[in-house]
Amino acid sequence: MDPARVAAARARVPSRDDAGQLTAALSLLADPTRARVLYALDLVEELCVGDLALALEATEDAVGYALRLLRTAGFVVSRKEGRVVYYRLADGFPEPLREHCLRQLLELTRETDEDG
Amino acid sequence: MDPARVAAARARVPSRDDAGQLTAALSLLADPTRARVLYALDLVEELCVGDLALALEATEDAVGYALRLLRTAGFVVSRKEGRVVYYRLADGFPEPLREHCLRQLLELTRETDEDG
DNA sequence: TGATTACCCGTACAGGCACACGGGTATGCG
DNA sequence: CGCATACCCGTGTGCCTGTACGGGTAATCA
Repeated sequence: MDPARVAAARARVPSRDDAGQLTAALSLLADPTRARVLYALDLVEELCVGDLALALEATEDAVGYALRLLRTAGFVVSRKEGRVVYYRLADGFPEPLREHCLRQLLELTRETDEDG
Repeated sequence: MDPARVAAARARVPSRDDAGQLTAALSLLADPTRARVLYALDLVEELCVGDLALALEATEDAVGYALRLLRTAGFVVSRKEGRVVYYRLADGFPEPLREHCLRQLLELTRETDEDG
């Protein structure tokens, strides 16, 4: 219908593969448990699995699973002290995610009084 | 183990419900098709369904489904001209998402030469 | 008016995800 | 050395999500 626009968009839009990598990263944030884990670690710097479960009122299974994915993705790192494993945000944790996505979006949800 | 930290985190971490709303919004970006739809609309301002499918090299079904969700969420709006329906980003499309999440994360994927 | 186009909707189905469960390992204590 | 704790891992299951398929509606063209 409008080949010019189609070509323009087609040339500049990321490939489905690149978009896949991008959305894979976003998907890690797009889960209540994982998002709250990241929030918690952003707040108190360091927490062990058990305390994290208490703070989020979630099961250790859920938290453990969340940490596993975040760890695999390199978003969090673990420090083992005795039998306790402490987690914190990785040094290389993407600042844009931390600053803009998490915090900005948190305010967005506040503004959204909807849906009246 | 560390009740103080647990209490501190517990008090400030968003509820699972609030986190759910937040992650629901993020989930809309966390899909290759939807993300590319938004990219395309960010680039050329306005596109109809068929052209969008061509630009993304996706089926109309996939694009139609993506647009349905984006539309329901209020991220895109439609303008009907004859039999053709043109879509564009909603005026109220969250700028932080547009500016920071989409564009910033796009650059992130570029930096990530991994996984050598 | 009849046929075709562009799009929407309901249904069906495959695939993945988050979580629960059971077992295993390493650490600390007596 | 033997037991308990804190955590990790493999497996199984219910749920949700994304897409393909078929039919339907509104609008253009002859």
